[in-house]
Parts: sequence; structure tokens; C-alpha cells
Amino acid sequence: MRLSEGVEWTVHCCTLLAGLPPDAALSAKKLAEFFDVPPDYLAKHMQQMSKAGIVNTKKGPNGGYSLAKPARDITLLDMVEAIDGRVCSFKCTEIRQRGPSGVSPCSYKTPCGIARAMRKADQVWRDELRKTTLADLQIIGLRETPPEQMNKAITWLKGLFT
Amino acid sequence: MRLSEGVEWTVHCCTLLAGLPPDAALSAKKLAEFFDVPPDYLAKHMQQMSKAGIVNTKKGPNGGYSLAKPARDITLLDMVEAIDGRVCSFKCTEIRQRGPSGVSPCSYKTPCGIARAMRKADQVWRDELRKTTLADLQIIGLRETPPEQMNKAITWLKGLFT
DNA sequence: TAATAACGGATAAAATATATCCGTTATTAT
DNA sequence: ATAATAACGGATATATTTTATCCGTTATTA
Ligand code: SF4
Ligand code: SF4
Repeated sequence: MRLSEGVEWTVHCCTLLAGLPPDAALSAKKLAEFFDVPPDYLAKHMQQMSKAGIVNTKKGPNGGYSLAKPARDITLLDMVEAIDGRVCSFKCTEIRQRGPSGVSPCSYKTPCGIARAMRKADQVWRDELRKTTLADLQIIGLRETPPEQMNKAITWLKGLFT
Repeated sequence: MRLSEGVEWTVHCCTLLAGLPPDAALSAKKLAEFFDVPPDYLAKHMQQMSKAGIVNTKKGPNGGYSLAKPARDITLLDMVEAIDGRVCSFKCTEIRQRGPSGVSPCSYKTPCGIARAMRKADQVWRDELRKTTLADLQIIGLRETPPEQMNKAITWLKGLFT
């Protein structure tokens, strides 16, 4: 019951992209360098973000990833689901149909109470994640990032776009 | 991001135990037979339920598992946490401390906005699971289980306690 | 006293998550 | 034009976690 590491990586990448000047893009390689994570693996994750319509991509020199829409239109749920999918965390294997009391599958028209409660909980989890947007995270980041780190990051970014 | 199968198994086991006559117990072997799951593995899970204080155990012939408290005092969350633990599904690896913009760890006193939003979502998920009790599941089961299956189950159980 | 059953520890097997590699295509700076 | 860059997809490889089994011990009871 754990979200993949890729979620943390890509959400961080998006907050970084959100702070970039318009038209600027960052390659998977550069993003990986910034966060010190495996470049090839991060690239795979960013491709999922691309398929989910969260980021745009541009091939060739000076290409890379940029946000596909305004930060306030990208929710935390969007990013989580792009990496970890949309299936409910509870997987029902229909064990009620097995064993000495099992009856024919067609007797079960609806998921049982257990599955329903689990799905409801999954739903409120997703609803909560939908409440936070990338813009929110960006604002929190701007407010809470230590000045020293902010300077370092700006310096590093400037070195790229010159 | 998936709950272990053990959750489905043990919740089902608890609903079965909830329907048993007082003082009756069912062994892991019998429970496994009823649900057609691997006996040894289910036994491991039931031991976790025991450690969590959800079921009582009795050794020796006619021993086995029984509920440790009234069904209405056992929540779905209790059972989920007994098997899958209490740690938040989002694991923060503190990548903000790494890479060219990283600064000393002591600069970060609080978890960032991403981690906070994730934990909040995890919290509402658990809160929702806490709303459903084993008694609720039992009632739903009694109402929705096909009569044919109910009869089979009762017959099977009767065969054990004679 | 023999059978039963929980318990804990040690593996073993299977499945999934993490990570790397490579060839292809598109793009751009030179 | 050409060389370098970068996303993309597919094919692995490696590590970790989940699932499953096995065994010796202790407690209980018929
Ligand atoms: S009874 Fe509910 S949880 Fe159990 S197998 Fe059926 S749908 Fe799944
Ligand atoms: S910034 Fe937040 S999510 Fe990222 S590593 Fe730090 S606490 Fe974790």
C-alpha cells in the first residue's frame, strides 16, 4: 500500500516546471540532475505525464518538458493518477464465490459491502487529492523553501538558459 | 498502491466469526477451507489480527479464532491497519535535499506542501474506513447474501459444531 | 497420551517496482 | 547538410515486496 517513488519525483518536477519562464523547457536529463535521481527512469515517468496531458514535450536541442496547462488547472490527483493509475487500492478477488458456500457467479449482481466501503474510502482519498493544485504547491514552495536553496536553484537554472 | 490480499481475507473471516454462536471458534484451517485460500498464509494474517487485539485465540482441539470484542466496536480501519499497517501511502524520500540546490537537512523543519497534502488525503481515507464497523458489514451481508449461499454456509458450519 | 492449534522463525516462489539500455524519430543549432 | 539533442517505445535486468510454504515449539483438550 505505497505510492511509487515516481509520484514524488514527477510532482517535484512539475513544481519546478511551474516556476520556469514561458516557452522554457527542461529535459529529463536536466530534471534528473536537479533532483539527483536516475535519468532514464525519471524519463519513463515524465513520458507518463506527457501521455496524461499534464506536460508538453519538445524534441531536439533546447527541448524537453513544460507544463501543458496553467498550474492551477493541474491537481495533485492528476499527477498521482498519471503515475499510479486510477484503480481502487482494494482489489476484490471474489472469494465469496469460492469454497463450500460458493454459488454461481450470476447470483452476485453488485459488489458486497466490503468492496463498497473500500471504494468509498478510495473515492474520498482521490477527492482530497483533487483539492490541491500545482499552483497551491508552488505557492507553498515559494513561501517555505529556505532562501539559500532558492538562490542555489535560481543560479543553477540561469546557467541553463544562457 | 494496492492493499494486500490479506485484507480481503481477514475481513471476510471476521464477518464469518461475527455470525458464530458465542464461545465458538474457528481454526485457521477451517477458515481457509471456507474461503478456499492458502491455510498457512491465512494463519499468518490471522496472527496479525490477534496481535492487533481484534480476535482472541484458543489453542488445542476445538480452539481457533473468535472475535475479541463486539462487532460494532471493530472498524474496517482496525482490520485494514492490522494487515497493512499505519504508515502513510506516500513515502517522502526528501529529494529536495539532494541535487545542486540541496542545502543542509536542518533547514527543513516541516514536511513540505506535497507531503502534507498527501498525508491529509491519507487521513481522510482512514477516517472514512473508520466509519464502517464489522457490525455494518455483517448486516449488509445478512441482507445481501443469496439465500442459497446462506443455507450452504449454515449447513457447513453446523457440520463443524456437532 | 495423542491429536489439535496457535505461534514464531526461516525460507522459497511469484509478482511488482525500480533501473538500464538501445534503436528510432523529430528537432534544432551550427 | 550535418551533428547533436531529446522524446519515445520496447526489451531487458535488478531489487524489493508480496505471497506462500515449512518446521519446531508450546499450550490445550478430548
Ligand atoms: S464479498 Fe465483497 S470483498 Fe468479498 S470477494 Fe465479494 S465483493 Fe470482494
Ligand atoms: S519536498 Fe516534500 S515531497 Fe519533496 S522530498 Fe521534501 S518533504 Fe518529500
